Amino acid sequence: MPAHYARVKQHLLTGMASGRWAEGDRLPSEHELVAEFGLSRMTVNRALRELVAEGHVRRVAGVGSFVAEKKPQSTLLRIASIASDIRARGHTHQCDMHTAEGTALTPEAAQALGLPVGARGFHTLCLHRENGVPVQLEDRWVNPRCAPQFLGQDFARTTPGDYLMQSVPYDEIEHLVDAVLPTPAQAQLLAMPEGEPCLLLTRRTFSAGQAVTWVRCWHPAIRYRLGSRFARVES
Amino acid sequence: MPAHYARVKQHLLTGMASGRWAEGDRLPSEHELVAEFGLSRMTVNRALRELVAEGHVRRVAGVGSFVAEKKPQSTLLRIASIASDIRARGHTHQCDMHTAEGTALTPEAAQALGLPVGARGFHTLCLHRENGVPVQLEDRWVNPRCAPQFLGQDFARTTPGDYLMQSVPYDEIEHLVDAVLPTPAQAQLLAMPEGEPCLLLTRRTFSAGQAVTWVRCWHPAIRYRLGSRFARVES
DNA sequence: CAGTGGTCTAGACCACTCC
DNA sequence: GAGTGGTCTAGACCACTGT
Repeated sequence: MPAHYARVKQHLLTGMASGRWAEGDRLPSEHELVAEFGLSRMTVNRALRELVAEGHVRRVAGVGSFVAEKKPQSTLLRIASIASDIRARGHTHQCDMHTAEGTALTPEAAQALGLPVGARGFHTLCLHRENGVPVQLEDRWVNPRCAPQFLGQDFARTTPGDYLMQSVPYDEIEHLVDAVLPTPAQAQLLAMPEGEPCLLLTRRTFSAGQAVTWVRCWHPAIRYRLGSRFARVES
Repeated sequence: MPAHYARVKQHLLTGMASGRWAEGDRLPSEHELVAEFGLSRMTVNRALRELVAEGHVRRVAGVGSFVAEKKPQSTLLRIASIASDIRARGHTHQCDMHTAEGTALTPEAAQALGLPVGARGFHTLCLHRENGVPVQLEDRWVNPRCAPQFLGQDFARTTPGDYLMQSVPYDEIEHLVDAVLPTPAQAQLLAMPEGEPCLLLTRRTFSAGQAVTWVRCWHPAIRYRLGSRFARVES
């Protein structure tokens, strides 16, 4: 038998998930919930307060309680699927593939993947767009031992990152963040004004101690920022 | 005047930060806190419940409340003490204070700290050097209600960030990462070549739901990058 | 003004653990 | 049995918003 405050939370969460209350909609007031559930106001208040702490509800004293708007922020903690992040914002995602080939690794890529110099690997270069606007230029190298079927995918339907995330679960992840000036070719692909910097996110993922993929993502700084917010200690 | 439950939280957080209660130690029982603060049990219970939700406290019914064991954190998101980071690399850290004053908040700072426009606050501007080379220009605003003694510190011995970390334990932390071009004045302080971008890290920390400090740190991208590596947590 | 949320009180009953 | 936390009640006062 769940606690009463938990039943109220569940009732509201279910309603928000089902679309009965959409983003920004007004939720029942504490008074109404007290009447509906036959509980004391303290109990109903606790349910609402926890939903606020969990980010599902926004309350304004004197006005009411509302379904929280989803925040348009990418998190650094999660390995982000840019495609689903963009869709989660209600925008359209589009990916132009410029390169998808098996080739000799560059020395830099060999070093990053922990493979011998001169070894072969997979290389993709693609441009991600949000509502048609370029937001990320992705240059990826893949360890063929970890994902031999990589090049056989239909990248019109699955992005390289999404395929790897599904097919090669990773143990460990490494991020580097730099601010750089794009090369003229990169700036042109990203449709950036001259002289504007890029946020360069470099990521390696590892599975069973082996590097799976090394990917560098250039983002126009004027259209992109990284962010995170969280409690000090996660359980 | 902070709410009573927030005062109890602050009291316990400060005690945990100061080492009065170490990891795994037993905290006062609800009954003892009720007697100490002269509050009702519900109010004390709320303080403890929120500390549990934030991961600071672990409770066992029938036994007691204990200081939670800390989980390791990814470095990018850890609140870094630049002074200790630099010393950990075996280098010398030096901090030039350029400004340390009480003044009216800029509208931007007021917004970031959640204070009314026109309110006053503390402002510091300082340049951090690693082995004499500028690596971070720190522009900080502080909520005076959270750290009234801030300006009384000897910033020749403690950096503003280190003082706040010790005196005002934070609940929550928010990071933003941007790539920007520095203003000419910033570029000169940071001794940067013309046209080079900066990595701009913006951080807010919160205590009991109130913003404590809003700090923007400009790093010369050629001499600084952010990084993190960690094992995947359970999804 | 009536309605809202933010907070607080002084009790209460229960399940649990330790002795 | 004494102490702990988990939950709940039926009131209360306040500051705030809208009309």
